[in-house]
Amino acid sequence: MSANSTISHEIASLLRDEILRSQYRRGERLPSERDLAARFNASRGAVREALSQLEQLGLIRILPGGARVQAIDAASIAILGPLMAVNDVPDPLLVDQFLQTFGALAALTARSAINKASNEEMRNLQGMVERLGKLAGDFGAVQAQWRELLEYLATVADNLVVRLIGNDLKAQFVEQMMNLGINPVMKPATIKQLVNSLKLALASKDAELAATTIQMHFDDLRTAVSEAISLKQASYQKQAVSGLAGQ
Amino acid sequence: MSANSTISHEIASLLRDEILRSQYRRGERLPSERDLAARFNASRGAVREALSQLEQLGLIRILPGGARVQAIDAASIAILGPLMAVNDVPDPLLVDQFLQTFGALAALTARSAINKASNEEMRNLQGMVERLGKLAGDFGAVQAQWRELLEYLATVADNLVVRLIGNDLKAQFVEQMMNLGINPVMKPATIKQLVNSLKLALASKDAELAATTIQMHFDDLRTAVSEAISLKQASYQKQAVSGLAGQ
DNA sequence: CGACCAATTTGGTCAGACCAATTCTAACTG
DNA sequence: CAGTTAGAATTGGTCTGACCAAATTGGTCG
Repeated sequence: MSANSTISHEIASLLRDEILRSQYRRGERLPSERDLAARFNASRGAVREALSQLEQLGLIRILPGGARVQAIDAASIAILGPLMAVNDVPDPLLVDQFLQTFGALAALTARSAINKASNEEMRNLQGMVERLGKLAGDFGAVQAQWRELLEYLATVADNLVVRLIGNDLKAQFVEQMMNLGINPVMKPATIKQLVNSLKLALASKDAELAATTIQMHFDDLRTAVSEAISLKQASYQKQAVSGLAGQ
Repeated sequence: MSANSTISHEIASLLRDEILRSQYRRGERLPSERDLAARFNASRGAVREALSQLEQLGLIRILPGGARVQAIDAASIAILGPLMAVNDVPDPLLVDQFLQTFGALAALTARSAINKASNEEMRNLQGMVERLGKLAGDFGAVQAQWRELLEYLATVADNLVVRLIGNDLKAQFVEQMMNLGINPVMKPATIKQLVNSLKLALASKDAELAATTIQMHFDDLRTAVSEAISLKQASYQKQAVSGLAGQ
């Protein structure tokens, strides 16, 4: 996964997962750099670079005397991806929260986009929604077109803050889900409805309606993904996905 | 600011600001580690640690052949704080986007919180809103109580994703604004209205109303902050806050 | 002008060393 | 025996100098 081929990245990745798996208690001291170097059969420099990265992630705090593990909910969002990947099946609760959040931001984006779209951009948007409607059926194509639409909305809305969050979130999530082979099934009827609402919103330049529509679509997606995960989970009967929220 | 006393952090901080100030064009190659080491009068190890951090921030990509500067909108949200601090007066557009985003997430939090609040939590929330209403007038106290309320909402909503984003955002923003001495003025009448709406939402367990109310409050805040920044900007007559959004 | 090869540069890693601050240990003291 | 304190061991921060493999560069040759 995050193996950038370099040793320091690999060490960082390993330590990160260990921390996320709560193998160290919060506040506990990590082994010394020298010990880690010995353990990973690497130089102290490589270990230091790895720790430097973990510190940037907010997972640990390095200070003279030792590196201490931080509370997980004090970390950066960049840990979400790895956090979802530590188990065979991602924590459904976490995924749900993820989609909820993503939906809220997408709704915000749609609202802003429609409010500030030029005539040309408006036409483009309509075209994209139009195309989306015609694709109904081919899941992959719908998915692609849908993502393109969101991307374009983001371009029009031009909100750097949301964009940055979106980067992290997307990088962390979408690919994660792909890798895990979780494919939510959206009913064609649902998509039809989505398309129609969007068309209406665009035609009447109703930003609020667009936002609500997007929001609702993500809510649908949440249930779909939830079911997909349950299904996936059934095949890994054994270990229950333990709660990660606990301190 | 971000001077963690260590040299590597200082180097990272300096390079970060230079990149954010667009002193390197996107895709351009950073000076070699050896050159940087010479420039900062430090060892290559220290420079490497700094670069390692910048890579984690998504500002650069390090690969054999050289470290290349990435597009700013491909970075992590952790750069927002520094990005707002590169100029004497923060980019008003950026701040606005910030508040917009924060508002959307706060609204989401409020919605979830009310939906899943236990009776006791509900009572606590009502108590906090009550207190908020009584404080009207004392700006500092209102501010504190307001933040406490948001914090509690986050606790009740218990959405790790939002929480992580909030960490980054708050750390990047709130303190930034404080440091810059930007104090938005909220009219007591506005606050009264906010309190009343919240009371109503809580009494009727109306999550939607709560969300809308929070959202609107942030919209008010946006205009207030915008004015505060204009004021601030007036004192630094000279340099215009250049657009940062441009590639 | 374009393809190709060698010299140089660049990042990745290692080993060993020194310092200052923290942490640990154990002796010392009331 | 509890509390304090001085000294030893540990730990992070930094530096120097070295070697390798991959990438870049520059010049040469078809």
